[in-house]
Amino acid sequence: MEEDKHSLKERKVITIGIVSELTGLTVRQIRYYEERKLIFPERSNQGSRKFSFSDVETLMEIANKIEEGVQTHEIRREMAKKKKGVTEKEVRNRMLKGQIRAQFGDPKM
Amino acid sequence: MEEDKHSLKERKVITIGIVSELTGLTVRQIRYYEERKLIFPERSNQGSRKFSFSDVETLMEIANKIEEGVQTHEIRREMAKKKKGVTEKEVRNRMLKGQIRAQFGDPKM
DNA sequence: CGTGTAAGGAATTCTGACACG
DNA sequence: CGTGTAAGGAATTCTGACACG
Repeated sequence: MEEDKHSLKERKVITIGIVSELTGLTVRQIRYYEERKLIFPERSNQGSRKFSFSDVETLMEIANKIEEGVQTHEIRREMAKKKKGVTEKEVRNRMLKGQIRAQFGDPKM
Repeated sequence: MEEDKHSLKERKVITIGIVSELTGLTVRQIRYYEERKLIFPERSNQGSRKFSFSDVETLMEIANKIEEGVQTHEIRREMAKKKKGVTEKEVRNRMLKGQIRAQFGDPKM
């Protein structure tokens, strides 16, 4: 569940131009949101940004927040909270698996 | 199930350079396999090819076949058969859903 | 048949900066 | 603060073709 680095959704394979088409944002805006630490594209050999479908989703949420007048540092905080929530959920999940394993053997999850 | 045009796997968003990295094939090879009708990338506004994750998978299968010495027109035929098989499977699936619906109401699949 | 390569052009992407505000 | 833009350079992508075989 935590090793999603290789799921289709998380793989960084989309160039900024296509992300721009997909989100309706300008490349300038996308680069700026990276500068503000809202998204974290990988870099290609020659330094080109590569985004995932997940990044595209995040960008659309960002676009909504921006339209609502929320500032980037606020969005940054909100996202940090949300991410933390997921992490805690994963921790609980892991603990639960451990208990189940202890009781019934490997649950193969 | 048949409206997969918009699933992550089918969306054409990857440029040829990244497909090259992902598959280990040269851009020349990828373009050639398109010429031989083995893959069907979409085109960006200015004519750049855009591939899906599904295309990447197909290309890896093609790479294997080529290594085995299978010629492109043979691969083309094999793929036509496989595609037809999937279609028939989908037809059966649709018919089955119809029957279930008639018996028990909408199965919400 | 399948793939490499040089050719020439068009479009992309990158960074740092100035502008407005 | 968020975004547009012109600047200059580097890397990408495209097509049609010649080469080898």
